[in-house]
Amino acid sequence: MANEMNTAENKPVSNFIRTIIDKDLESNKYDGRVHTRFPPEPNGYLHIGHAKSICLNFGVSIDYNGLCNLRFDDTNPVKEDVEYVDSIQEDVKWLGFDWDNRMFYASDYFDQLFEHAISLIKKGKAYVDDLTAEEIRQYRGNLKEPGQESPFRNRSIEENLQLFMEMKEGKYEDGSKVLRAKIDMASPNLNMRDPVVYRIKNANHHRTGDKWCIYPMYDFTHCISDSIEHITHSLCTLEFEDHRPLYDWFLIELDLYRPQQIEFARLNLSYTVLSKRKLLQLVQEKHVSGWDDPRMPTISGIRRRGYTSESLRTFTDKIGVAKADGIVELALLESCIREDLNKRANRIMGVLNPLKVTITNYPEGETDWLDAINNPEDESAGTRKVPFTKELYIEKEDFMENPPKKFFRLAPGREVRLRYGFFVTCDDVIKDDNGEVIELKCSYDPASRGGNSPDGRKVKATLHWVSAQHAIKCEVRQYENLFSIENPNKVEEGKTFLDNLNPDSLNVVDGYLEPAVKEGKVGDKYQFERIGYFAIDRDSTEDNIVFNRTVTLKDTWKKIQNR
RNA sequence: AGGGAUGUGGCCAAGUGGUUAAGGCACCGGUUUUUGGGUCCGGCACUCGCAGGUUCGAGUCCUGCCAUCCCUGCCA
Repeated sequence: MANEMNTAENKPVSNFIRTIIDKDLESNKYDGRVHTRFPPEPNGYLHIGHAKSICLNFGVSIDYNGLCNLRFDDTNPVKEDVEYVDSIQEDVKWLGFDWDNRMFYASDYFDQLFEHAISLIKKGKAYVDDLTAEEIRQYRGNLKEPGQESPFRNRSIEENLQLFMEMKEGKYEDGSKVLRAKIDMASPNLNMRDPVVYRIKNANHHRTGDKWCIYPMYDFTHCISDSIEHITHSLCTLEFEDHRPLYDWFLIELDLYRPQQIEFARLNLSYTVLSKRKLLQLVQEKHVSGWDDPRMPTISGIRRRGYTSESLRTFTDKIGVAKADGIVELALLESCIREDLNKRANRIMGVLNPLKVTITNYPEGETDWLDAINNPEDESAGTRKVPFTKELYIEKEDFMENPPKKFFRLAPGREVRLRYGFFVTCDDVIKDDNGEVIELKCSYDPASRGGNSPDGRKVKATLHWVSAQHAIKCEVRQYENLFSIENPNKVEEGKTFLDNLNPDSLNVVDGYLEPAVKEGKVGDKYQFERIGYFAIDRDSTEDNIVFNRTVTLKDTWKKIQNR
């Protein structure tokens, strides 16, 4: 659990929500309680935007010694599924949070909600409307003009009661009637123009089955659910600001305990789509392999990609919480995962694009097992043995026949270090008929075993390498941004967000890894030296280890070259 | 007769009228290094959307303007 985070040097960043809570605590508004909730609708998998909300709600409750509930907002049975409620629980737990025994469903409150609707009718504050959906839309008016009252608005309380009971009993077809709150058809806030409270849906609910054929709307359900659970601070995103008057209206009219709704800006990430509707479309139309495709911004996708929950929590801490909407750069997320993995991922050498190197003066058939440090950032990670033989692979891009000025790696006649191995000098370049370099003949300095020359001479580069004979061939999946433009939500006329999909978002190559990877298990994270961080994927089999690339290392030499 | 919000460096973001406007990411120098990674050190907003005003003093208060986002589901 993440509660030891509240130390002096790792104190939560102040934000407007904490300021509000501090004031409420000072005025004893809620008897010193802080009680939040994370209320997803189980209509899709959670994504990194939800992680912000989860960390906020659970984080605030931990910091103030309060409570945070998990509540499924399951009022629309046609969109919801148990698959989603299961995945949501798994993801929240993985992120490191615990709701104890406080997992609720809005559907737990369907009976109470129904009774509250009856109360509203009895107070003359709600009525059954026979208008069609289309008519209701027309009567609502628009942004500039007030709405008109429905001809059914002034039915008697008795008639409304009778009709609403009949709605519940299933006497009417979907869409033929709704229950509406009687507020103000001329309100400048469209949400207050007699919002629908209950609609008829003859649909099977994933928890209540066929018990109900009428289902309450979000606005009616959410405030009452918060009230029932004695929530103090109901944190939600900015688009609900206009709903707050309605949130308050229901609770005031029903004379119920009233939490306060506080809105914050939702997360936007560059190159990333964070809309459940669009993510669902990506899954349904098979643009990705599923909700947990490592390219997806879902928590399960990010997890499979190799991100740690710690890095996600760090990220949500760093982006802060405010009311101004903006787009956070992906580079910030990447820096969080690099920072974490740099400390915990064991290093390993792997060649993704091999170039054969023959050490001409090395004895045939001999293997020298060299010591390699598992993690220079963590001495306790220990060492391992790496086999060195006459035939090796190095990265193709680590050799250039005609090196530019700032290129320090292997070139004809040049000496470099093979990490944890020997100094080698390139003596000869072998090419195929097309003039492409296919092999290097090098000589090694036996005295430089381990990577240092006793005469003290220096080399300007250290390369990663692997013994051709011992290399384990693995499937390496490299991911680029799923979307090619910085803000894939901004769509040009006549196009959809799918037009921004990056066709090169997945690139699968054979990697040649040190034998040590054979000991790896699914989920294990490694740094391939000088390349990036990779995690073993669950698609791995007995004889094929599959790696997902989590993130690349910072690659500054490319920038140097571009100058 | 529209309403609700928001504007602080390239990106987030502290700042709640009073010393030279935190911090992170990015970027740029340099240091160290058996990863062109990492580390460490240094640099990076005479100015807070713009224009006025109040005040001894304004990013913080007032007025006006501009820009952006959200709202016309029987979705949440």
